[in-house]
Amino acid sequence: MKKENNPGPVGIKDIARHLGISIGTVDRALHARPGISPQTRARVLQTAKKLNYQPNVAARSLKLNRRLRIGVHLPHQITSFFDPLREGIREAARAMAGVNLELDFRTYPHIGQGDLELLEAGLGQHYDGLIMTPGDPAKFDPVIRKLTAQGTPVICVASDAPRSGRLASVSVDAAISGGIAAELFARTLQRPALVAVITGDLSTQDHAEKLKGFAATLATTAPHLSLLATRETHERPQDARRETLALLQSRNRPAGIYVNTANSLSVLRALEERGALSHTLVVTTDLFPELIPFLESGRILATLYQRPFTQGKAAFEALIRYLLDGVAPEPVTRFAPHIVLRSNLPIFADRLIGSVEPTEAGAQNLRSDQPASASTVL
Amino acid sequence: MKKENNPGPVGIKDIARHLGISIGTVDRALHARPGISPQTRARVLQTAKKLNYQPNVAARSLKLNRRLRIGVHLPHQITSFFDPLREGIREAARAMAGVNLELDFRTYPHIGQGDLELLEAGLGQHYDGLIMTPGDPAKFDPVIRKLTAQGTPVICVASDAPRSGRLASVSVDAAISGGIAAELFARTLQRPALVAVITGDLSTQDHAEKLKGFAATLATTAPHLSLLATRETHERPQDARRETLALLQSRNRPAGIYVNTANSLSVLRALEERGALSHTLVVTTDLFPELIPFLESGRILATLYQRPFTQGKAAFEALIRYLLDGVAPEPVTRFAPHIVLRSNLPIFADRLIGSVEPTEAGAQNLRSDQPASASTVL
DNA sequence: TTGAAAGCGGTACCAA
DNA sequence: TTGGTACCGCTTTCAA
Repeated sequence: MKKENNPGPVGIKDIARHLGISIGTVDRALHARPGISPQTRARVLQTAKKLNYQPNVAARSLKLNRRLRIGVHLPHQITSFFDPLREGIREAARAMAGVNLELDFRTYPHIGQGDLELLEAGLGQHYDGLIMTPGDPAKFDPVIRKLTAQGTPVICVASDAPRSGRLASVSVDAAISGGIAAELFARTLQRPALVAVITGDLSTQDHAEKLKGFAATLATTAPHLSLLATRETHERPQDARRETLALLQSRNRPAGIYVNTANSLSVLRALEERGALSHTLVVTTDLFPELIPFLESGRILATLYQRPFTQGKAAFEALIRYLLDGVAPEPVTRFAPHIVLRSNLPIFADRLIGSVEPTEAGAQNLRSDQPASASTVL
Repeated sequence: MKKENNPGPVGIKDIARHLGISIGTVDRALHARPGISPQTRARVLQTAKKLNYQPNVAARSLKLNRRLRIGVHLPHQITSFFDPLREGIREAARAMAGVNLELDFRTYPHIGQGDLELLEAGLGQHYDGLIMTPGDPAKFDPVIRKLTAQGTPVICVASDAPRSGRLASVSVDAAISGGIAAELFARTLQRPALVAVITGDLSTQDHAEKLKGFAATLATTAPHLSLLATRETHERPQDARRETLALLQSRNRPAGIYVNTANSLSVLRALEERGALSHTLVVTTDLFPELIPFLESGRILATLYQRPFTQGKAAFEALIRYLLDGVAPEPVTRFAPHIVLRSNLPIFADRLIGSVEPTEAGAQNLRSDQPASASTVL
């Protein structure tokens, strides 16, 4: 039986009256502003505490009411991931009551293609904050550092540039994603077997981390499973197909395949074509409509969903909290990927279909009547 | 390259200027107050929509000096679940800018023990909104209905009372939780075997739903597994122990046990005591420190984490949005439980330790410096 | 170093 | 039926 927050409405003018001074002076004292004698300051702080002064948030926010310009730089490519990410940002913005926001969404074609240019062009924009996905950190570090130096906090989402001075990063824990895939294989393939990883590009940190996590967990907890040489697809469908077929034609056919990027469709089609899907255990990454039938029919054991919506929402909330309250966010937020199986697929699939409705009702704090779906995931 | 946003916040005086009338009239129109001609009213509403008018919550709350009193009725018991749930509520409250809040946390010993009494005693409290966990709907429906009728919206969290007239409910998708447990058994126990469910109280909707989901998935996708009679513990450790031992002593010993409430510790200890843990596959519910070693060592296959923090945050946000903006929330929000395995345990365990810091800095919208942990789950 | 006063965007009351 | 205006508590600017 705990009671929180007492009703005593003590304001700055109560303090002022109490001390026979003006509210201006009280304000200066409470906010450590210059132009006040130390002893006055001390007296004010003391009586503020004694009277249990509680600032009126409504009044403050009304008076300040600054407009925050937030830039959002994300690629057009891989819409199944970045569209919900953008939607998460919009949703979080919509939920901000009483904050004056301007969201500036900018899109470039592809990660590593147009992103740096856009960022550099935007240096003069003077955003109050920026949310973006950095590609190669080596290239992005200097410009992010410059932005930060000129007072624009940057939040990295989906990937990170740890040495760039960015305010924070939000993403999925890549090593753990790989570890989960390995554990699922270990539990399901109960006799000695071979497993393989099909990845995008090992120079991409996220892809390499996933492989590392996979290999590490396999080594420590599944001695009966051996890892074949990893195949790189460079995120190109034809390469994915070629590598998959090569995998099947080799003498050592894997009993399990982990596709650690969103680019799994070509792999699945190649497997199906060779009739290998029924006796190959597959774990994929991310979730998009084409994947649903594979999961429903059990041809895919699981997919590791990277929760783009949640990532976008979290990135935005962290940024706003920093800008509004001055609270520095966790430098690194790593979400746990959702393990999507056949049994819990419906909850994610619903969201997939019913989502991405622009809801461009205009701007920020809109009461937007949501579509009438009955479940939420996050 | 998309630009999203508002040309600046539109206020009542913008509408007034636009129509050449006074702000008083605009106010009357927007709030359906008496003393305004229907046509003026219509014109105002129309241009309000056209200009995308958005009420400024801070200004309103300042003028009205309205303080929203939110009651939160939750059990003391199962702190591993309800403490983070409370924390999620506090976190969401903290993030509200410009809203004058009072959170009234009330605690009763146990679900089904003191909860109804507390609620009935609180009928006179006149909360602006109430967040609570209903036990047996049959008992709670009337009083929730009464609260709703007297103008106090109620949000059910963690479990639901669907026929009570509550504004909304937020919980984990119970049927899917059960389904996941069944699928994990089906994938891991590859030969014919018996499985059992240990539950709390089948009159609690959440518990019953989980059992149903488990049985349904088992029946449709795991014909080789048979379900034994379900055991109820009424969330009492000694009952849990007794039922577990009974399960082991019977002729039909289960190869898999699904504990569908947070009350798994007594079950695990009983299993361990009888040396049954090594050859019994266990899936539990929720996550708390004592469970960690079981997961780390692989003695538990998985636990289904119900994300209490996220539930609390969502419940509070839905309630506030309703109270401030009049937006009715989704009647039912069902979160996907996290499947916590050995490989992804660290990400959840971190959060578990670093959390639950009261941060009772006083009252409502305080800037509280968070502890410096490096990962987040939600 | 301090005080006085003008708003921030609504609401509510009084006058017209 | 309308218009005008004094607040709500705080921040900020300008004067003293």
